[in-house]
Amino acid sequence: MRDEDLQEMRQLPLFEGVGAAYVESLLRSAFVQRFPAHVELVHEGDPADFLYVIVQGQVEIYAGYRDRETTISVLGPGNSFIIAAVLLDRVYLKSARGLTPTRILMLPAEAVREGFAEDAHFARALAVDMALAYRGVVKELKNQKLRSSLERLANWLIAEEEKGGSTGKLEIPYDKKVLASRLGMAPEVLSRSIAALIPYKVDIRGRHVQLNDREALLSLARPVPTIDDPAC
Amino acid sequence: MRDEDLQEMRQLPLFEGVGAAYVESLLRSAFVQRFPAHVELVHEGDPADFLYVIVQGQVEIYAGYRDRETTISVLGPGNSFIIAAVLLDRVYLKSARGLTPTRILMLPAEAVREGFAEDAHFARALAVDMALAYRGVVKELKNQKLRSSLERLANWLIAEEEKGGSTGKLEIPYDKKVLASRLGMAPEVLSRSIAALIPYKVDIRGRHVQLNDREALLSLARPVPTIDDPAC
DNA sequence: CGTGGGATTGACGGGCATCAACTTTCGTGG
DNA sequence: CCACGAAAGTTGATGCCCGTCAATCCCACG
Repeated sequence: MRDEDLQEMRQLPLFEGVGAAYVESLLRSAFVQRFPAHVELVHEGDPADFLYVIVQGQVEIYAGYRDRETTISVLGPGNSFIIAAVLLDRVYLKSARGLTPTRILMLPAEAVREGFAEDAHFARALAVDMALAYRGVVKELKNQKLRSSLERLANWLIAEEEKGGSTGKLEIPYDKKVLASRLGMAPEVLSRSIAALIPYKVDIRGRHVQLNDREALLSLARPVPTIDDPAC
Repeated sequence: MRDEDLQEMRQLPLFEGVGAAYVESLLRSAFVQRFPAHVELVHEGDPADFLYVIVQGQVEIYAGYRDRETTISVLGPGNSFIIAAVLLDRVYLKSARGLTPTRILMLPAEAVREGFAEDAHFARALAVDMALAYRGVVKELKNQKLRSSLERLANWLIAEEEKGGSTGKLEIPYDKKVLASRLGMAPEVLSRSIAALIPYKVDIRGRHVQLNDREALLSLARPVPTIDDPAC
């Protein structure tokens, strides 16, 4: 790894609170790789050879079954994926592909498992990361089982708008097709759901969205902390 | 805690590979509690004061939203729950109630967090447990998003039959109502789905089930390791 | 033996997927 | 920079999966 990369990598949230010397020794066995968009980075069922950390770009985590496919989540810089498979030395449960060109830090699974045993701070960082990911999936499962498509969309809009600073405006950060899959519906249903939000003063043009009546949308969405609060 | 209990607790899978002395010091701050059936053990949204480990009985993990409720999972002896909330010192995302009378080991959250920092073996045990739970939820999310009700039922039957030793027979271990919720459908739909499996030679009487044509059921269910294999 | 909750069955409606046609957007190369 | 083709997105028609409400049945329990 180049020295310049090395400086950048140690800023990653995964290494927060971990001794600089130890981070460096970890990174010695790692490398940074660039991938073009739409390339499959990992495939479900494959043995977990690496822990991946996104440096640049967007990565779609998805899974397939028969001829179906669904998006589990979309991750960005700083996020890591497939910690659990690496830690347990099992196969990946999900696949991943870049939605944009990406730059990815790849840590050999062996080194990560050793790191967990050798450095308590790194172990903690890994565990915290995994715990957060775990809670994320639990929330998503609740979201799926307890809400209708329209409710999921409404809540997603509110959450996304808050992530962007509660300005009343937001940008859909990827194709509607991907958003539909993430929300667990067919693309056609997303289109219709969007149309169904017009009475709530939701104005969608392409990827640009304006929420003109937050109260109305909130009364439809009814967000709760235990599903929607990312800090919860 | 009574000395007799103490002997029993250290056998728990959560303490596997952890030094006996350390387990004992952990258990000193813990206690074992009996609860009658149907009592709510933890409620979503409450701060995570304890890590719970089931010693005896069945516990339903569930979550509510508006007037709806869904079962996330049903756990038995040896399983622990809500590790992630304890580790992160956040609120519980799910509620739990006993389906039967239960005996539960309660470890103060503070002690667990300290334990994670102090004892590498315990940290590993916690992380492994959490990783397994994480992968469980991921599988369940895939199950929900990629399969129809009937497919979920068929796969559940096969998995349950294999858990019981592939004898072609199995017992539904709790109310059909709970099973329906776990599988993500209304109780009425479960009834109908069961009826729909008659052509596949599935014979259900009360809680007793016989699978008389495994091949036929398999061709309907189409299980895959990355969703259905518990050892995966 | 009566009572109440679980389970089943029927009727009905709505949510959502699918297929198809059409429009729009976007990336690519001329 | 524009033109073109392909992919994404929208809209309509249709049907099924599944949830809801209600009535009935069944069993476990007191």
